[in-house]
Amino acid sequence: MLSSACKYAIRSILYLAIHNEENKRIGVKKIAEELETPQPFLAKLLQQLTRNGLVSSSKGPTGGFFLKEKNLKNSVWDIIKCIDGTDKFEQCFLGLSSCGDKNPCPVHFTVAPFKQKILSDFRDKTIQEFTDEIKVKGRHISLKNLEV
Amino acid sequence: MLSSACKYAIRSILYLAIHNEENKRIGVKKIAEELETPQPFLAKLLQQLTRNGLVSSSKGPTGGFFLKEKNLKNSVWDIIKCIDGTDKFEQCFLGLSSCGDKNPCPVHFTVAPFKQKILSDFRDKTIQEFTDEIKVKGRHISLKNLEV
DNA sequence: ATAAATAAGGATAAAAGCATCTTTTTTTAT
DNA sequence: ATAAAAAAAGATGCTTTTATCCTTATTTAT
Repeated sequence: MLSSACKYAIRSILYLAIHNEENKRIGVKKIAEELETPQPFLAKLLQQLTRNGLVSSSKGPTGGFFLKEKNLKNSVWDIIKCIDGTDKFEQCFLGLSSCGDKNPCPVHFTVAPFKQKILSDFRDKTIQEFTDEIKVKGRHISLKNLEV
Repeated sequence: MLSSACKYAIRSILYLAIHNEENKRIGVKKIAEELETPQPFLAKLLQQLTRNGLVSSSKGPTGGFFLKEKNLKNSVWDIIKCIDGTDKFEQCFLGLSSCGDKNPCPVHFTVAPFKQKILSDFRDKTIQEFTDEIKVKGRHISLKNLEV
């Protein structure tokens, strides 16, 4: 569904959001260790996310990645758009460009409601809202820390 | 979600099912043209499907692919198992091996019901049943023939 | 028998995704 | 000023997926 890249990206941003504190920066190394993801690959992803305004960064010692207020207002959908693009979600499950409600493929009505639901969940909920829920309900984003 | 290979495979089998007639064989060339898929690639897929008992074939002039009664009793899920494997459906949306109802990732409960529904639809409905529905309700599997 | 049509099988190639390594730039602390 | 730490950027390599090509085996029709 999502590429590895995109999964890493989402988890990274949620990680940054959960551990967000005034003037605190977190380096790639730390993030990669905590999430158990390949470090240099994650570094590239964070670069890309930074370029696109989804995370913030500062260089030099004590530097690292963090989220500004503005970054927290983005959605998971924004991350997906940035890394994978949204084609996979918009395309027909069987790859037919002409598939739609009026002209459905055999699995269209099985898959359509699903897509709708996922889309709205991911589009309408901000990273901040996700994070609040994570803190209340105790979700996990790493294999290392099973509780947040 | 599905690989191109798997999409081609599903569409091919539905195509064969829709056009299934006593003693009628359809060649790769015809199938590839009708479904607008790359021919040699599709040939490989049909080989694989044949080896695994999902479609039947015969060589020589007037030879080609077709579905036996037994083939029609398979499900879309069987095709997916054969071509892609089921990992993608069973894995966590964020790639976390420990994710589950008891230990959910942040998007687990958004995605879980969806997976459940798709799984059951694809597992419980035979190709024959799919085909009957297609014939009644008029679904399409190609860009060329928008009605069946 | 022979030729033609077709699937099967094997080798190869191109593209995308995943990942790493090395160098450069910036910034902080001393 | 200098050294160290960190992100940014660029180059490269591996693996998987997608796709093609060529040869072989089989079967049918003549």
